[in-house]
Amino acid sequence: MRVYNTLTRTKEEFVTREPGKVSMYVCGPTVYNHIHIGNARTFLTFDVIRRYLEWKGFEVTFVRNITDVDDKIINRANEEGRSAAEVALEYSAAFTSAMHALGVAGPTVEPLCTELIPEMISMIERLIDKDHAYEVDGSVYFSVRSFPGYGKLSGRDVDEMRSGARVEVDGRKNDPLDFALWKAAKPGEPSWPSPWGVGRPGWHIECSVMSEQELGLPFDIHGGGADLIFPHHENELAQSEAATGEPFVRYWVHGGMLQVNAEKMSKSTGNFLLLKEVLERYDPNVVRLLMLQTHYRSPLDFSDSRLDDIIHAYDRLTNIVRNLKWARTLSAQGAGAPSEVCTGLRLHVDSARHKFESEMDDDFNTAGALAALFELAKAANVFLSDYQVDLCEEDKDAIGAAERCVVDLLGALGIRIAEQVECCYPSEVIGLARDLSGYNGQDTEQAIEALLAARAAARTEKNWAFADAVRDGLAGLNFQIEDTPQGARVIFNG
RNA sequence: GGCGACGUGGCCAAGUGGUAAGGCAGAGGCCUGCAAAGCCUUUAUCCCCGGUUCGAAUCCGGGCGUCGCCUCCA
Repeated sequence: MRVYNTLTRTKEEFVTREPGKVSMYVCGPTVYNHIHIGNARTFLTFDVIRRYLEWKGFEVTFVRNITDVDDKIINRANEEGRSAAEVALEYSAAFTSAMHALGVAGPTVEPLCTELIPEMISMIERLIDKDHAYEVDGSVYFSVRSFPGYGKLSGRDVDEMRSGARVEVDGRKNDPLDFALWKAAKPGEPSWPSPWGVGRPGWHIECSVMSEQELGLPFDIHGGGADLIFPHHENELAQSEAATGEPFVRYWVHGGMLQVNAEKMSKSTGNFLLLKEVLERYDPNVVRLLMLQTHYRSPLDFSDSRLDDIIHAYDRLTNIVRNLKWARTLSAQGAGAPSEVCTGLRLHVDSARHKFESEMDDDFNTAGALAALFELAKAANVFLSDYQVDLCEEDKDAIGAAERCVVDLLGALGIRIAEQVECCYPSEVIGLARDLSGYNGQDTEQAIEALLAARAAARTEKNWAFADAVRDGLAGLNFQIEDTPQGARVIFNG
């Protein structure tokens, strides 16, 4: 298995710290607003990586923090005249439910910054003791030039960085490149006591501490969006390695940026699309499928028109599972000798598995993995359309294997196939059956069967008007009729 | 100004040395009473120029174009 490591800019063989186990940390949200679709892409990327590693049999410890103290939270709180804690609480709850809605599995551990302040203070003390940090007026700064490796993650040369070119230089720092580990509190801000007076931790130190606390060093995968490479991850790396003298992370993994309608998403310009807005209009599986059709490190342009296209691709996947399931329930009528095509289907199942796994093993190539799935879907559809009428038991076994394979592989990507849902309009269906077929019971399923029987009879008599009345009536209740060689079946599209 | 990425059929997108996966859309056909689902056929030599090589979308050089990071940002 190979994974692209931002630090070395190459795909490396993936060797974990402990055999069979993976420790991974992903920078979670700063909870000052609902997350946008770009955030969602990153979390979805690492959800898929995590799921795939588990699918491979790794025991994964997945840590994703919540940054619940930060300038942006404080600003928002001030604007709205409430406490920072209140803002943080509201949006961390919103984050949790948005992740749930997207189908992103919860982390093994989800630490809050505010729960680990003492540990942050002690790490800052360690850095001061080792002359990697210094205190000025109640704030503590990391001395960038004291750490020789600074710049190795983002590929920057300390001497060439034009710091201060766009931000006002803080005159209290020894060097413009230095960054805050601890910020002295301004009046009204959330703060904690420290050896340097009341204040709060800087952004970068939080992740250094939370990851080390939960995973120990060096842990296997550190993930985040590509925009975090500099300065956030560069700074984390510097702090952690300066403090411990040990390597911080084995594999740095970064997801590509997402644009909306071909324009950069930016919080400062207000051009961003909230995840929850997207999920109000589209199935989370469709959103996921769209994102997985592009490699996680590539830029991705997100738009409604692309989402609309992907709906059809997702339908193709749900249809193949539905069609296989249907075929599996048919009675076996064939003579018992499996057809050559049946053997072929089994071969397709095997090769789809192999292709899927080798694509995913190659730096999580989800687009290639999906191609394997679509190829299997095609093979299965060919099989069904050729042999649906005359199945033997072995054919049905092959169909079952294909169905399990598709569901299993989709599951490794976190894509769920919609289950047949309960009918939402039982009384309307029964009413329709009463009107059209004379059904007088109270059972929805029986009502549908009565309607299908009436329609079948009408079709034999070529009474198309009546047959269509049944179909249209059911369609009005979200039931879709499909005619097959074995008779009609109904699908409820909630 | 510095660093980096990318440019593959109508759209999206895999593929990093051996003669172009997959999805969507289009066209024609099959199945169907009509539909739906599905099947079959059909659409590219990979931005341009030069080079390396028996052979390049894939490596090197140059050009053009797009984008990102360097500032809060996933």
